[in-house]
Amino acid sequence: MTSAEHLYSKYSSTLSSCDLFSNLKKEEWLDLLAHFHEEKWSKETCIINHQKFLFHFYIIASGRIKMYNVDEISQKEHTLFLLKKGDVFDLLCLLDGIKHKVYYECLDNIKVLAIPMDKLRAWLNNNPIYYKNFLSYSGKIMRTLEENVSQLIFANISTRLLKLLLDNIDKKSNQLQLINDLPNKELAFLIGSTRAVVNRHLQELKKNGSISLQRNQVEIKDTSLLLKELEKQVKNRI
Amino acid sequence: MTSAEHLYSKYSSTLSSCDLFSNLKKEEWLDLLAHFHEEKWSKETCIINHQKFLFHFYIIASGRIKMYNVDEISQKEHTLFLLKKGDVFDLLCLLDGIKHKVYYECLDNIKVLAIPMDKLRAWLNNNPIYYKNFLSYSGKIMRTLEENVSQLIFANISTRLLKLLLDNIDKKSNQLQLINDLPNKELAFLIGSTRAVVNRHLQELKKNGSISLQRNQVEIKDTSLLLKELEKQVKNRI
DNA sequence: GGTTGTGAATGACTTAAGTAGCACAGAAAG
DNA sequence: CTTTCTGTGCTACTTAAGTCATTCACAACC
Repeated sequence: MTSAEHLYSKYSSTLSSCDLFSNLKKEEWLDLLAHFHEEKWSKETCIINHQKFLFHFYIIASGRIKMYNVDEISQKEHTLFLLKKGDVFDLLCLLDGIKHKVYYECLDNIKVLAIPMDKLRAWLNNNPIYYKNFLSYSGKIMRTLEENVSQLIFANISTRLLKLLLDNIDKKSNQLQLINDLPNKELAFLIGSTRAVVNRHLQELKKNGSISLQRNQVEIKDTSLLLKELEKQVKNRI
Repeated sequence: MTSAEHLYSKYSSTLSSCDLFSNLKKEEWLDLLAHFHEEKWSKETCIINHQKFLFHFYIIASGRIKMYNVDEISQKEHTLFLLKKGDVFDLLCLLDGIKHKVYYECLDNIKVLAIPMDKLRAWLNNNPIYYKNFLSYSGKIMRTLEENVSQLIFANISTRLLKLLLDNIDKKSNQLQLINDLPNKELAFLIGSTRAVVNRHLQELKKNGSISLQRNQVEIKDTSLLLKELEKQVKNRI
């Protein structure tokens, strides 16, 4: 079994969940996977060297990585994206080869598939039809970013927090996914606020019975109540 | 002279300033321009029909168009981008063919070059190497959007206004470009604020002598003073 | 000419959100 | 076991920014 075949069978679910390479046939994957290797990064690893991402491109196989920004002056943090299985980085470095001034931190123990940038670029040049996938993926990210900008301008913290919770409720379990075990501080960074303010709003939600709180844990008690709160917020905006 | 040749000679400066199609040879342009036609839109034209951009793709030949968002509830506006000569729209519709919920308004009398979406997509499919241009252009926009998000979270209105002014000062004339004839309200929409607040900050800048104000006009008096103000803001952020 | 409308300037008021501080609980570490 | 550390809950305070209302100046228009 070649290394590519090994990776293909081991990470098939990751590869199929990866929008960026959707519709690749097995032979094409094997061709591409020949250049990949796996890496493990342990929880709380921080990658603050922007240069690193000029040389390798990564696909997350398991665990969460936050991509964040730090204000040089105030040292405030803001989480741009919470990356999970099937997500890739750093797309901006791939596209134009220019340093991307963001930081990465592993929220869990991580497995990634790594490929040298030049190999991936060469592969794309040989298979330019796959640029199309990359374009529609970029489009998706742009839509997300635009949506974020709008939220920041139009919505207050309370609304942004409610949306964060509602957007991350798993339809099946009716509980939070992806963000369910984060401390208040991390929730705050996701919506561009601070721990104290987020906690203030969470206490309100707890008081009306829509959530319950434990250390590093927000439990959803009543989704419909959360939706009602969101509507209340919306009305206040008029 | 074919229609393509006519457009090529008439709009050569626009075409060469268009990043999305950089490095096209004359023959390639003529090939592509065969599908283009020109349109004129008069000042203050609003395009609120999101569907329109599913069918045609536009390159601005002259004048400014603002791409903006309106909060459905509060009716507040936010200007996402001020498009000018050489800019294109709507990229997101091109990439994934999904409606893009933004509005457009002509700030001047406009000339655009228009091409049916399907023709452009077909051209790209026949010349997939040009996907690359589109990708690096998308990258540029993503960087801008990310930068905007950071600004919104880390910087206050005063800082954002100062940056808006400083970023739009023409190096040669030392005066504002692109935004020089906008009323306070439009400046406010560019930084996600309101007329009254922007005016308050502009009055401060006027008081310290860095700018002077007239109806629909901000005149730069002293760039170094503006920079000093910006530094003051930065210090306050610590 | 007068009327209307838009944009600017200004002051008073309200409020959400950021800030600072502290006490407490439980987890982690020794 | 004790100590240390992290996350939470809560209070009091500050402030930037949004809101509202009014006056003024000037441009556009009839």
